[in-house]
Amino acid sequence: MNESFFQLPQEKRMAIINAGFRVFSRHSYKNSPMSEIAAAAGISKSLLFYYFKNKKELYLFLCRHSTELTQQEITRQGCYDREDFFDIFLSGLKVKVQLMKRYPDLSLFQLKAYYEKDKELRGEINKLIGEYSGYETQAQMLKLDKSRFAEGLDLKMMYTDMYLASQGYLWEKLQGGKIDPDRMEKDLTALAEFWRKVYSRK
Amino acid sequence: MNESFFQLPQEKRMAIINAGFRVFSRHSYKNSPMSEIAAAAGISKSLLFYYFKNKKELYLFLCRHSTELTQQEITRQGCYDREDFFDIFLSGLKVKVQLMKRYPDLSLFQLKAYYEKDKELRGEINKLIGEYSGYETQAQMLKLDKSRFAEGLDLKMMYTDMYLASQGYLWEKLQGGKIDPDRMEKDLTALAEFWRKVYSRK
DNA sequence: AATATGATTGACCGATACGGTCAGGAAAGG
DNA sequence: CCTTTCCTGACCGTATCGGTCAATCATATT
Repeated sequence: MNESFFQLPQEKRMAIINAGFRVFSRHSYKNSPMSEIAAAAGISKSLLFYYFKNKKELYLFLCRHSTELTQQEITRQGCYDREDFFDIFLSGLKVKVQLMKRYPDLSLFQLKAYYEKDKELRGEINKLIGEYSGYETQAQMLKLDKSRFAEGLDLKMMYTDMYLASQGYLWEKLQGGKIDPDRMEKDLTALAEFWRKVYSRK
Repeated sequence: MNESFFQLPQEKRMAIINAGFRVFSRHSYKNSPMSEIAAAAGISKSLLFYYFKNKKELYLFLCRHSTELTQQEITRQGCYDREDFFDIFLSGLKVKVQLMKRYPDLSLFQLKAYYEKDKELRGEINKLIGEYSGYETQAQMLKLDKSRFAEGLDLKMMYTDMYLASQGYLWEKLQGGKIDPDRMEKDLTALAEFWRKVYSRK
């Protein structure tokens, strides 16, 4: 990892990073050619190897960087100071949208990284972005104030529903290749408000 | 397409078909090697080329076959004689589950085919399994009896929610590589019953 | 102007993967 | 036996890709 990479003008550095997110989020690790990343960044393949000594280093740098960026944005937005469940969801959404404006393919990159199966990478990815625990366990751990939600509502199922629908939305956009932060904010906000209305105690 | 393929003992023919579904559902068309399909089917690559004159022919056969199978199962289950919306959803689920028991990767194969981007294939896929119209339009076309659902419920959003969550579930299982029809039936039935409870008029 | 230093490239290499072919060996049937 | 069908391993040409390298370009220094 050549230090000069960090001395690059922001524009060029971002171009390389985004090119990496882009290509890796659309194919598996193995099927993401360095040449394509270089082309997407507007530089030569050789120069890419000048900054990163090999493909693995680039990939792992992007893993690390993506979590740093996410963490940064989360604290910047003060996500977890909220107490209303749907507000938390919405602020989480805000984070993704803000991030997506600067790094259109970041969340898709992370999504793919969670599921990357390459033997040589799997272990290191876990260290960098954390193992994905599955929505079932997340739903288990949820501690919510029952009195704020509709009577008799199964909160675990509610969470499952919300999680799966958001995930389904993301996958759909990923496959379609259409990434539009504003559209995404609009769609998912509408969903969240729908849920708030349906699930809240009257 | 060698006619002798259809004279094969069912077991062997199914092995080949399922191998095709399996491999094509896990990679893109381009990245699905014929050798891997052959290996998964327990035959030699040469024999696979004996039955199908090239990769494209095999792929398109699988497209055709998967829709035929689905269509068959749908009429067999008499899906659309039901009138209750959630019953329709559940019978659709039954179709998928039944099919999945014989062809574990069929629905994943179709899901991938909808999004396959290969220039040479795109047109023919549409002809065989139909173009995917997007859930938004599906939600538009929905004609439901408002009086059966909770008062003031946004039916379009309800459908969007249900569609995205089911889709999210499928993607999640696809990526995790864990395909278990019974598990799927259990999970999605639970979701459907949850929705029925929340969305129905009290 | 000469030189040194780092940035950047195109051409190239070795390895590998893959679609497809082919000559010929088993099997099955007569 | 012989013929036809089934089936395989070895092989080929091509394309791709990670990575290298010598050469060039830009810039700053002497």
